[in-house]
Amino acid sequence: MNVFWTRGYHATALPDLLRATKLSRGSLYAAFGDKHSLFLRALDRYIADALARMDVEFAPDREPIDGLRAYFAGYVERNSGANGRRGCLLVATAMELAGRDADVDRRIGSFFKAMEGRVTGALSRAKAAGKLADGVEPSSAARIIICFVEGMRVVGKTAPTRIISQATVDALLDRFIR
Amino acid sequence: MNVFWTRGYHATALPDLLRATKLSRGSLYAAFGDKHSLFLRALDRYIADALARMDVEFAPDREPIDGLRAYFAGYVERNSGANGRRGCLLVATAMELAGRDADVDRRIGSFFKAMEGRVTGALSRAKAAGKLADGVEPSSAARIIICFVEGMRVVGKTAPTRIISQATVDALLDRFIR
DNA sequence: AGATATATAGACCAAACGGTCTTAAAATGG
DNA sequence: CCATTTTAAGACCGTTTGGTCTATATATCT
Repeated sequence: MNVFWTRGYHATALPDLLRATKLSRGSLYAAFGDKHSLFLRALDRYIADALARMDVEFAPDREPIDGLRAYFAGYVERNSGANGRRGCLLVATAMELAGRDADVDRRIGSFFKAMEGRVTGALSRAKAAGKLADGVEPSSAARIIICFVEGMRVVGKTAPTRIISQATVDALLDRFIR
Repeated sequence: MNVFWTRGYHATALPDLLRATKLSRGSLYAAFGDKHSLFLRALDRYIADALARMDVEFAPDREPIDGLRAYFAGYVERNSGANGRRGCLLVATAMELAGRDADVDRRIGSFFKAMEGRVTGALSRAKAAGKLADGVEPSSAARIIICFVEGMRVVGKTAPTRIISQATVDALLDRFIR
């Protein structure tokens, strides 16, 4: 996963994977099939990690606004310095492979859907608690937020400063909460 | 440019470029040097086109809010249907090559800076004209908007419907204008 | 028309690609 | 301690990669 993450799918060669897994060529093929299958498994793990993180952040017994803040804080962290420069496997994969690889399409599409559902849920609970600014509609606000955080991952590839990222997410949240 | 745009840098092979340019191998190398130089020229054109478009949208004699609407409308258009699935050469390049290619780094970085400057300018003029909502600060709002539109290009790779994109940009703009 | 410059097609190159297979070494089980 | 299975190392395969070079054809110019 780490190799695909830092290099991208096409730029990752078999020797890179052998070095990272400390496996021989034969063992790697016996264990994972081909490069494409291995990549899919790496992507699945990346997605599972991300969803698990969000399930903690947006846990139903938590204040939804706090959850949103934690969610944003995670993106600030992942977007700063070396983390930022490394980028996001999911975004990189979407740009590199989506539309040309049906297996990837399904995964990317369902991930964004899952994320949208979770953010919408948190915003709905916040709205029910009267914490949202006037006129904010949970589902469209969720779509805004998702585009925003994924865009951070793009911009963060070249301009990763924590202070600015933090200020930017704060300014966005300010537009949505009361 | 079109070939790199639809396939990405690594996935583009010499024969693809020969077919697209209708040049022979020798002629292509005589004209452009190597693959990397040709890619840089393609990227430069893509960036120049984008900046030229923004110079029209954010022309100083135009209502800044109208400019912003036109700017968003362009992203909705580029993000819908086949255009959306095709994606954005700049975003794809940022994810694929930034951090590993100094020539690319410079171009991506300066593009985002240029875009941020233009959006900030439009927002400042809007603020001066009293058209911005209370508490909206042009420079941080510009950073939000840039992350948002670049994120659209990512999400749009798999979920490109015009109606939703339009509704989402409208909802975002609503948070910023009076 | 004839000399010169330019562009073409494509043979050719070494290196690297993803993937398979054989052989030897290391664990493992009774 | 021997027989069996599992693992490792790496030779090997055909294909494709980015890049060069030569021979031929096509313009161009006086």
